[in-house]
Amino acid sequence: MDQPAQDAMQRFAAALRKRGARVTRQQVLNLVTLDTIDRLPPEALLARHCASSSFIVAPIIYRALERLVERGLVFKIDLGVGYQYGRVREHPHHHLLCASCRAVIETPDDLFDHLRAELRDRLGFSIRIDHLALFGIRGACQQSPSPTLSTVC
Amino acid sequence: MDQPAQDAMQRFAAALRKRGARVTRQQVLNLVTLDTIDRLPPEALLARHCASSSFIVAPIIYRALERLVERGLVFKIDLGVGYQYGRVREHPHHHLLCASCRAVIETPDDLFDHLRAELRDRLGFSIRIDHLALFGIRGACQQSPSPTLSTVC
DNA sequence: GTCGCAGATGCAAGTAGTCGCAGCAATTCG
DNA sequence: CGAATTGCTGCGACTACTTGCATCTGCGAC
Repeated sequence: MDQPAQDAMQRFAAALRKRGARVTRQQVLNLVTLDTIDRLPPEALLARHCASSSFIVAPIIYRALERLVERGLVFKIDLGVGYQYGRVREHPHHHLLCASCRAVIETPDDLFDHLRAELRDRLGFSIRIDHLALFGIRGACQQSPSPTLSTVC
Repeated sequence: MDQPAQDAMQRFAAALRKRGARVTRQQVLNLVTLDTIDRLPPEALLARHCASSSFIVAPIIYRALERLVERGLVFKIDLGVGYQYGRVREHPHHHLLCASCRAVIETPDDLFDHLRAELRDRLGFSIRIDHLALFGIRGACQQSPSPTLSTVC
């Protein structure tokens, strides 16, 4: 294994310990995989792990990911076509999901500053910073309106 | 069946036709059930339908609900512990999900006016108006911070 | 170093949800 | 009003995911 990968594993091990989690092969492997790729459905993670290591089975992946989500190291977003997992990063970015073309657009965190402040002031509610997923229609798809955008009865 | 229920069924039938959907027992039944209750996981819908009618089976419920979501008559939200479905109403309300106590707080739509405008102006993206689900921590749970809110590594 | 305690793993079995396809029935059109 | 169309239903088979439990292993205490 090369040096950057070693460094990453060191960082992940430290992050896991900091949260009271054990540093195990699977947990680190999940983090390493999610570090190189932005978002991944659990079955893709499973396929990748199976290809590289024989000791990984499905229940471990699912449980390890849930644990990482609980510890705030990984986020889980609903893209409308099943979940995807991703690693929580220093500068959080959020996801806009186009209901028409299924594109995933990443947005900076500061877009939500106003909403965050208003929710805190009006309702005392703090949005968690690691990820948000919002459904809608992006500009390029506006021309051909989807039935999901029509008014209610 | 009493008069208000009959009226509701008429309205739902009209709404389905308006969107080019067939008016079938299952579709109307789903809408009627979701009209009386605010949000429901699919298995609860299935249980209710099975209790009242013998002709409902699981795949129908799931497919009918997905169709209703596509047509914008029903919304589907991820509450972190599985999906729930609800009927889209005239005045949309959104959901704040407390990651600490799992409470679901409903908020008026106007809270999102600023975000909606900013996303449209900066990215040309229109948030769909029928529902939003945001994770976070509500005021009452702030005292005992959850590990999910800790900073990233 | 080694002992004990959780927390994590690995396997087996079970359940929930999805997919494919044939048949039915709500609309539409003549 | 009857025939054609096509969207929806109903069933079986299948896959994805979860749960339970015994075992193992990382980690702190001694």
